[in-house]
Amino acid sequence: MSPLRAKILSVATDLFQTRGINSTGVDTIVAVAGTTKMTLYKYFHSKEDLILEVLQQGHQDFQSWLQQKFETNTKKPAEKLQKLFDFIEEWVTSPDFRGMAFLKASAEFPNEENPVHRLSAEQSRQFRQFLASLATEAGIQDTEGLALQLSLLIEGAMQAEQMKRGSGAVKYAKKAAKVLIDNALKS
Amino acid sequence: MSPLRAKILSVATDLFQTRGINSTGVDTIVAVAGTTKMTLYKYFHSKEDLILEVLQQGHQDFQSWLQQKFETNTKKPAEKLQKLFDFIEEWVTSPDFRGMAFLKASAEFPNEENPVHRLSAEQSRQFRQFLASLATEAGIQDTEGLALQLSLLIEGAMQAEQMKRGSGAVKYAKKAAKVLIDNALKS
DNA sequence: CAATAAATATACAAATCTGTATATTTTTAA
DNA sequence: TTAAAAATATACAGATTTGTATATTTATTG
Repeated sequence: MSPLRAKILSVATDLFQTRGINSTGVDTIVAVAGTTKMTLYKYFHSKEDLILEVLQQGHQDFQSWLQQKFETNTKKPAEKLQKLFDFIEEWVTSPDFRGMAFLKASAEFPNEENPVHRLSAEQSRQFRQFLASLATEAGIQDTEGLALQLSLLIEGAMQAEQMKRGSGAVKYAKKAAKVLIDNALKS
Repeated sequence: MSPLRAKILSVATDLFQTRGINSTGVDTIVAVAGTTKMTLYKYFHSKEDLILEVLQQGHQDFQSWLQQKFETNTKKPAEKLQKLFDFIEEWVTSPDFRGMAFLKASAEFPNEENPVHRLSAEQSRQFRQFLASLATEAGIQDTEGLALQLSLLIEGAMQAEQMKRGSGAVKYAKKAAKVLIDNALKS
């Protein structure tokens, strides 16, 4: 990928997170990226396209980061679900965390027909599916159910932490997860 | 309150929920409300003021609705925490639910210094405090902890339901809450 | 009816928004 | 060095944004 294109993507990612998507104009993006609108519109057909790519990139980064964490840290299926919350805590409490992108995007584009909203919902679904696969590995019966419950805890904690940095929400989400996982294993 | 002012508030509430706050101009609001900008700016000093009032009104309506539900349905402290999730489900699955206002507002105004963000965070805190008071009534030890955990479930479920109507997230949140409450009562 | 208040119609300022047209400069590659 | 590609500078169109100024019309009240 062209370094200029990558720069635009990274600047847009940052500005969207800190100022909001609708509140960030393309003029601001190119100014911060040190380029011009002509270049931006050469690499992205529209602002909506840029938003969609920012979302996709962000989700992929998150997924890859998680994947790598699991590969280098945890091998036992039973531990994975617990470990996940440690990773999430590390992600959420990192200094430049400013909320989960797809959660915020769906709020800025509430219409379910909107492409940005659709992609956000799809990413949320994918994450839940990933949770379900972990639950399956751990030998859980109602994988879909537990996956949804854990996703509520995680997304809720991300929301809480975005609203107030240092809220410590993930700490409690972790405890709740332990109770729910243990309970699901017993049934 | 002037009926015209009330009309503007109600129209703004609806448009903010369905189209987003930043995507809704005052021109659209007055057009739908059947009035003019002059009137709007007579009752509200600025768009930000209108946003803040919409949030305040919405939160008050939600709180009052909950309060009344508890008064007419539930007297026993031990039952209240469980019942709460029935009420939340009723609220969330009502046909015109379009997400929790303060959650979406904080996403559209990510800056923690922003007045809209501050109010949203305050409302979230108040709701958590209400949960804590219910937990105290029920004889829970770690009231703050359980309140935070339940708030994650509820706000997570609201987020999920806003993202995809009919997701059934509250159903699972309710089950998870039961497990967490039982566990908290045992300790 | 007359005086006061409320609401409207209309127009506009000034800024901002997305997206494009045109021409020039810089970089890359043959 | 020369031709092709990439990036920039600049300007602008057209729409939309919040907020205000001015004048007119409608409602209310004494």
